[in-house]
Amino acid sequence: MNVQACNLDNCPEGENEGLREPIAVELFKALADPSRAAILSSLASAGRPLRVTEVGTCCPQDLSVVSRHLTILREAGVVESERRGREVWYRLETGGLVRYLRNLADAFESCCPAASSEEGNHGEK
Amino acid sequence: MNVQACNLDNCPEGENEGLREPIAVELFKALADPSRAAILSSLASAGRPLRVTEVGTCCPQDLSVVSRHLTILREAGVVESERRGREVWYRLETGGLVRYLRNLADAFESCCPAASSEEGNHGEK
DNA sequence: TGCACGCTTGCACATTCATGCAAGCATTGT
DNA sequence: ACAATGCTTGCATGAATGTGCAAGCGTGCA
Repeated sequence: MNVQACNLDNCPEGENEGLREPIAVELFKALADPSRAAILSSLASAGRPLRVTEVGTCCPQDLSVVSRHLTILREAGVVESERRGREVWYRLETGGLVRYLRNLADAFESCCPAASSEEGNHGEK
Repeated sequence: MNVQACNLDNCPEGENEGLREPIAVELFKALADPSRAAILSSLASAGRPLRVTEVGTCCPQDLSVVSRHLTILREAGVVESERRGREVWYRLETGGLVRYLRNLADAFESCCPAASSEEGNHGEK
């Protein structure tokens, strides 16, 4: 397992030839879905843990679908869950994500400084 | 089109309720494949533009598959291509990517400061 | 003990997507 | 003009994935 499938907490370093930081394919898979993006936005806008039912108001899908998406996000290390009584509370856990995104940005920047300085008009709105 | 499908260069801001920076689903889709991750690593380790045939040595797939992956990466704004004679050279274009990753990291960090400081042991190897 | 509530899981289905092979297109060289 | 090289595109196929419905499981309450 190198680039093929790694997440925030099991991504080995040094297996990629050119990038200091391996590309966390499984993490990006978790982020690469509009429903899950909406769920993350919902959790972010709430600013507090939400029950599954509350998260479900963010998207038109069935609650079972939302539950599955939350499981995927939890396994990717982006949210955490805690059971309280018969409710399950989900909250963002972005510490590892933030660190990883910054490390990856640094890695891309330092691996090809010429390319990133040659053209500077990308990503602008 | 808000969170549903956006890339580095067409991702509107302000449509997400809680995150300053929208989640670029299409960009993450492009990064969420092991073959494309290997291609990016290959380009990064080369430190220079590569022809499609050269990129193809990074992965066992057919060259047509590699060509398609490069197209996806180009449409995601991560690489750029230039035709010279009968060869097509691909090179990393990470300026927008680096900016976006840092903006997203900042957005996640500032949207839920309590969550990201509460637990600090994620993402460590 | 029985019931309601909240969430998860099993199953089926439709769509998306990665892949390989073959054919096509663009360019260069003879 | 013709052939060779380099890359892309059309087509078919198998795998992965998102989704909904129904059933199941855990918990609290009467």
